[in-house]
Amino acid sequence: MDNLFKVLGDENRLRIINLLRRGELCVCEIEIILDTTQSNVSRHLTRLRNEEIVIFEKKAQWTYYQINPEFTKENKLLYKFLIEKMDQNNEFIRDLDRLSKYKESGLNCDNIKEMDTIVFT
Amino acid sequence: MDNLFKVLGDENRLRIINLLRRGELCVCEIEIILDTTQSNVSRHLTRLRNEEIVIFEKKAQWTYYQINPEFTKENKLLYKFLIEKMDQNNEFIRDLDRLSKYKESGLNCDNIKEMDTIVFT
DNA sequence: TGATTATATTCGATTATACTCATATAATAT
DNA sequence: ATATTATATGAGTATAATCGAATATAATCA
Repeated sequence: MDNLFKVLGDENRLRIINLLRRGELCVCEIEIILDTTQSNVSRHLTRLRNEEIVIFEKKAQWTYYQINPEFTKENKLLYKFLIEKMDQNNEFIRDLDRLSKYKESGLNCDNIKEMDTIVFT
Repeated sequence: MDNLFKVLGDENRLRIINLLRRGELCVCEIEIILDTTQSNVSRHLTRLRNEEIVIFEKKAQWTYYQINPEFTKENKLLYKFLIEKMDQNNEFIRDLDRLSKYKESGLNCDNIKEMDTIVFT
């Protein structure tokens, strides 16, 4: 159990979990929305994967991650707690807002790297 | 929120929380029941205190710790999750058993250091 | 008062974690 | 086939966490 909390005890990983609440995302999307490096995102996803908090699926050259349904099932109370607290926290709310802006922009993994940063303002 | 999980992400601290579910305990009692050093227990209690997961009360030369009622109130779902998982985990069950044995022994903070270890077998 | 005891804290060593940069791998596209 | 792209991983570094031993502090007791 301490391992589970260790994995949750990191801001970047919580931000990733928060984004994945809205559905699956690929690495490059998370990278842009959280404004961090590819290797950083990938590393955190690996830890979340090892703890079976997320699962992934490869589609073409992209890897899409989502919250592991088994995880939310096995840890209902914890997951509800996470949701509740994230919904009260401005940083997480802001990230979801950035996610919405990205979704509304019509961009996707194919052209996301050419995106104007103005999309988030 | 990541700070909260960081504090929970340690086996010794979870074991302490588990014991305190049964009511307040002083440092010397936790030390004996968890079979670790005084400085180790004290350090972990300080971290739990800083995160307001536990509160303490000084009585004579002893410091009694208990779970902060505010914590369980503000984090109901998380606390329920903790209880649920601890009740399913043999290590935590064993610690509670050691706690029971100590309570039944009639020992207390005054004479605990002279206790025969046989009390736990 | 002086000795003892409980607890917190400091110190130093060890280990773990997170991050960046660079590279390896695997899939796609030309 | 070659170039390009997405992702994962290795190496190196900086920061943080853990632990035991020793010390500081404060209360009790003789």
